[in-house]
Amino acid sequence: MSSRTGAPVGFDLHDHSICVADAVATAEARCAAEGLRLTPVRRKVLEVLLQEHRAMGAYAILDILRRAGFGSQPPVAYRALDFLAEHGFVHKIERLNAFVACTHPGEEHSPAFMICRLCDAVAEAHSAPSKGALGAAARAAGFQIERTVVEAEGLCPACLDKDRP
Amino acid sequence: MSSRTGAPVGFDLHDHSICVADAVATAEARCAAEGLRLTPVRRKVLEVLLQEHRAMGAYAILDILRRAGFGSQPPVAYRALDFLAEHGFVHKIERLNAFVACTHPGEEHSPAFMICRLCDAVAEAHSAPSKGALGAAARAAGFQIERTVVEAEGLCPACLDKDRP
DNA sequence: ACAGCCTATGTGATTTTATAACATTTCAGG
DNA sequence: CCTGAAATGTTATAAAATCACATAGGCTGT
Repeated sequence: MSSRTGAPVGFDLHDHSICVADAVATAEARCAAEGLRLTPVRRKVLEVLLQEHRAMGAYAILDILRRAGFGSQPPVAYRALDFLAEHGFVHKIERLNAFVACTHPGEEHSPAFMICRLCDAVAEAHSAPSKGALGAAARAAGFQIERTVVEAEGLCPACLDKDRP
Repeated sequence: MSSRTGAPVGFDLHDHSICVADAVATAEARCAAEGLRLTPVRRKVLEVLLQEHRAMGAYAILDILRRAGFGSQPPVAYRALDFLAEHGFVHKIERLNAFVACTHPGEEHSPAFMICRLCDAVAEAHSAPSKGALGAAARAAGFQIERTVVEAEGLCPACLDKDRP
């Protein structure tokens, strides 16, 4: 019930069971196509992040893995997260030392995030690293951009309302 | 020997002793003007970051503080860094969990960084959060941006040369 | 001057986040 | 089946950040 393609998702309600299933299916398809292995742990981590639909720390994820019968030591979670992040299924939010499921799976993209400082909700948008001020500065300096971290912290619509009633 | 105003600084050589002295003087002036206290620890941390002119972790800074006769426990460094960051004298590089001295002291600005993945050099540029894709997405979503983290990872000019000789 | 208060510092302990190192298992390809 | 690479499990440790509480330093009003 939310995402028209291209619009930011994340600050509005929608039917999780559908988007989870969709996203897992998409991930499975891409892994099959590219010869990647979406193993049980990896799949579980992806499902958890899709289900929760918010940024989660590695240790919160690890708790869930433990209860689900997987290994209970940090590397279990970090390795799954590394795999998923490397292939674009999840993103790390540097500001929070936490992870979110990608809401634009499959597409090549440089993600940008909006993070609510009150409720920790996270919405993903797209950034265009090479355009704009940063791209210009990089070209001027002779710096070759490989990856960008773009995160905006502030208030989501819901918390804005609460803040000034 | 480097910064023409507005141009990115950081990937070229220049006379540190001058920029350190300048920047400390600027910080002192601003603190005096705004009733802030640039105490010995805070001043030392700022000097260290200006001197090194690269991103440093809190514990590396703490080592230096300890040797200089200041307290040796983490909060000493973190508190000084919090103060300096809050007032814009230094910035945190979220990607590295590290800190750099601001190269545009005094000016209101949303910093953007270019981080070399080989030599860890960091250059500061300016970003324009409200313009561009992110600003548009935020307006569309009703998200109010308060602060932005913009960090590009890649290769600095020097390491680009080394990479393909 | 000095009492009172606020800010800053010092210190010990702990929490949170992340990685190293190594043994064991799984699985695709020959 | 065998084999080697990739993935997992586990122990241990490193790195980053915060909590809690005691002490010291500096303003302010009297």
